Amino acid sequence: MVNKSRVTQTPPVAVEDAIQRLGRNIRTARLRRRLRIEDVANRIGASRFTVADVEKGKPGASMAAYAGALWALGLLEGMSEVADPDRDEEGKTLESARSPKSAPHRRRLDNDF
Amino acid sequence: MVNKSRVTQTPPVAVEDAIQRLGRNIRTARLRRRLRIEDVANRIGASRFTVADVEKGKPGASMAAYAGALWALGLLEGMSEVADPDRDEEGKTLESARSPKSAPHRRRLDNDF
DNA sequence: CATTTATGATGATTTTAACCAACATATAAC
DNA sequence: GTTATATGTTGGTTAAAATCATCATAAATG
Repeated sequence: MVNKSRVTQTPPVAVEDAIQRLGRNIRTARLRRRLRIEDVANRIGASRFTVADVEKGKPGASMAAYAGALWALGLLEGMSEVADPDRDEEGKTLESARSPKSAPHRRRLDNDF
Repeated sequence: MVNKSRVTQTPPVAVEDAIQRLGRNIRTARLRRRLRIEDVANRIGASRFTVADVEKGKPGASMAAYAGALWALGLLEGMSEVADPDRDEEGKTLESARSPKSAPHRRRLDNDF
């Protein structure tokens, strides 16, 4: 790359830990279902190496690889709830307590793109 | 790549939808906190382009980029709960109803690597 | 309206993800 | 113990991710 991708190469520990835990969870779910890494790989159109990387919690693997693995195991639903605006109490509070001044946004204050 | 990465290039619709929803959720959370794309990018050591891709729900962006964005917004916790073995009722059922025969695994039936 | 600010879009460049072959190893089955 | 199976490891290849510069555009501000 032209420059460094710090997130992907050396993520914050919390980020690294969370991804690794997700990978372990995926592995556990796969073993419980008695599927081989290759089975999951075939279902999503990836190689066994990529799925193995996902289970290892490799930060640089694509989001699609992780989500695909979850999908192959019937566990994709949980992902949609992550950062769910309805459950983001912090964000809701900040939005309601909005001061009159506002920095320039592209489309109003909220996202309605 | 040597060959096609179907998951990353053309994921199953359910996967694509889930990722896009996650991206929208991240965007909503960021706007509520009145942060710029560049703010999030700086916090995780990425360019504004990568964070923009995340908010667009680009499947090929790295897991670290997504997790990093969540982390920058204080929303990483939710990710660890995805595919939580304790909540994987399907998996737990399959494991308890295990037949005597078993295909070769690397480390027992469970993952304890 | 002019200015400033945040983001979108495009194209080029560099690094790296995804892939594969081949071999190693650990477990299960025979 | 031998064979078969599933996964780990390594090195090398290629396509794509991540980056950046630049310009375009939309919205808040003065």
